[in-house]
Amino acid sequence: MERTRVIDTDELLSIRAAELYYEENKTQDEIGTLLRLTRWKVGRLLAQAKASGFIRIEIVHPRARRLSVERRLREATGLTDAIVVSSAGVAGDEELQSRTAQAAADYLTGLRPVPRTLGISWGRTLHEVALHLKQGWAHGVNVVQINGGVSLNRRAGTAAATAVNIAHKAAGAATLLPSPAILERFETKQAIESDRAVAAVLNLATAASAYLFSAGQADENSALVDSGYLTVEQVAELVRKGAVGDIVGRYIDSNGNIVDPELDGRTVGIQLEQLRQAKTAIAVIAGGSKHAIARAIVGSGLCTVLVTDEDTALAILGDEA
Amino acid sequence: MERTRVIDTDELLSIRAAELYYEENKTQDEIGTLLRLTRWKVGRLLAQAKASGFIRIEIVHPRARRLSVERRLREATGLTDAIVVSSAGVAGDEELQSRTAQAAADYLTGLRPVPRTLGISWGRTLHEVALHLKQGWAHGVNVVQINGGVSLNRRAGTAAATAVNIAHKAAGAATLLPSPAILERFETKQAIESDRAVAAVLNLATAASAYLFSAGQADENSALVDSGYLTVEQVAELVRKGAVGDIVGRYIDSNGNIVDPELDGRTVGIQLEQLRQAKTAIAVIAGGSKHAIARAIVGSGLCTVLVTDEDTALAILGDEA
DNA sequence: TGGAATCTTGCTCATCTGAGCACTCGGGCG
DNA sequence: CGCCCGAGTGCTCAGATGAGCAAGATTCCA
Repeated sequence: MERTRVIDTDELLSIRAAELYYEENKTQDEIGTLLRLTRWKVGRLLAQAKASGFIRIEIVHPRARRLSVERRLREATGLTDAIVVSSAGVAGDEELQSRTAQAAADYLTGLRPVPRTLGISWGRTLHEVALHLKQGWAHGVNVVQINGGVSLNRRAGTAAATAVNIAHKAAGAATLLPSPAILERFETKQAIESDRAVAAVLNLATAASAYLFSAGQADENSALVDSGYLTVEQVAELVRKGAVGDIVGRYIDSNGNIVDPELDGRTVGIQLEQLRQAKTAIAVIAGGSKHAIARAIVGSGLCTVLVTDEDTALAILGDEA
Repeated sequence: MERTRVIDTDELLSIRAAELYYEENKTQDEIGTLLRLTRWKVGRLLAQAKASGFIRIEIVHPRARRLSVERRLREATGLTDAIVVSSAGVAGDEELQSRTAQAAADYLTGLRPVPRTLGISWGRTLHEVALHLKQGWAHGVNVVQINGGVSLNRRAGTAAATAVNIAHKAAGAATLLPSPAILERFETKQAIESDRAVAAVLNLATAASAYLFSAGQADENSALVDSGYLTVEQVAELVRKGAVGDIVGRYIDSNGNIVDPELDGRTVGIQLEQLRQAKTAIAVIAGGSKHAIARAIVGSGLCTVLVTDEDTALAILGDEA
């Protein structure tokens, strides 16, 4: 850090002017009189202060978005859309996730054309999105699960509840995928996928007009560990192989490639290619621990729309302070 | 914290409008078109957003001041003047103290009428103020020390150097107080004060046209402990008696009263009454550990001007977050 | 030193914005 | 049932502001 940078006279003046303008809300004219300057000079000083980044304007509100970051994200990544919620004045990740989920609900509500069928994953984040959706957010949107999710040891049904909740609030029907997320043997997975009930759902999922999903980080707090599908050791092993997180139950590395094909072969749900080719694939990702997976998803074209928080967005753009 | 507060439609709209206005700098007209509102409605929404405190404008610069806080401080305390430097984007106390010292130097430079004789204390803060003063900051200001300060075990002379430095840069003379800050016996203190050389300096100090001083917190990091005048235990005892810090070597409680008259009787320097009656008494106080002493000084009228940092100022005003 | 190139300054003018005012709409009350 | 009151809306108008321009100041070489 450059402690002994010379501060030129105009810079100081521009700060004095800014104080009077923004804190005391005097007019440029009045400031001119006070500082013995013409009002044009004052205007220029103010412009200079802004340009130098000395004036920071923040919108402090849970629903505030960062439009400039959204624009940069769209331009840098080619995303169709990017929604970035402000992290100004946020305490912890929990608040961040709540804000992001709210924004996702807003986005979904405003999405045009309204999807006839919406494919969704499950998890903490999606659950919260469902909560934030308003009754009647759409009319006749059917919801289909895109990856297996009957929880093994948690109170069952959160995954199902999310889908039902979203569908119910849109006066539509929910189609559940009656299968575990990961099976122990490849053969079992093949068998269950060829079962008529399951196959029908997967077909529906493949044909969905839009997808909404979140992602999990690759560490001991992963939802898949929590649900009992994987052990902490298994996740650690995946990380050793380069995993940064999972998306619809499939672990990927920072390039968006499947980390462990054998494990992936035992995972029930749509293929990542489905998401890559989808017209509308909305990823909802928030929190400091998900920067890496968010980056991987956006970087490898796994979503067309990203809903996230400011910090994650900046991490993706690569300009963290 | 109220998590489930209802956010009315206008509030949300005002946030959207603010995003477009402040982040995308669109005109109110354009925003009106985008949001399907008249431009007057947009203006009102923006005004509402400001009034609700959703728009936060900060001036991020080491020399930035907080004029609104200064005004509140003046009004609440009856200070003649208050200088409050912004703590926006500051790492630690060190930076805060540097900024404050700089501001004090600026204030001193602009002080009118220019004091003929300036009485100063000594310490880290005053030393830094001296450094920040520019050569020729005034013409012919004489400096006199107002409290004893020959350091016992530090490299001697910082106290003297401060005085000489300030005087030199103002083309004036420095008068040093050749005495320890605190003596071991009352009789010795009386003797030294009646010595012609010392008495003359004290007379000069009493007649100074302005005073500039800092204050120390009452804990093991106090400058008086550092200099060897007091032990950690003695300070702890003073704290037990209510001391919040020292000013010109004298420990006071939160009401501005001398905590230990016996100790005070052995302390060489002008009396606090001198400061209370002075036309111009500038206190320079910065840092989180000095909130209490700053409050005591301002509250008991020991200064007419306070130069401090934003956090300390807010602590004095009693509206810390 | 001269003169060209650049920066700075003061200004005009068009635009943006806030204050104030008249009007409308909706609900409560006689 | 009609009237009144207050909130909210659209408008006028004047003050505030930014863009652009020409004249003056400054710098930098030759």
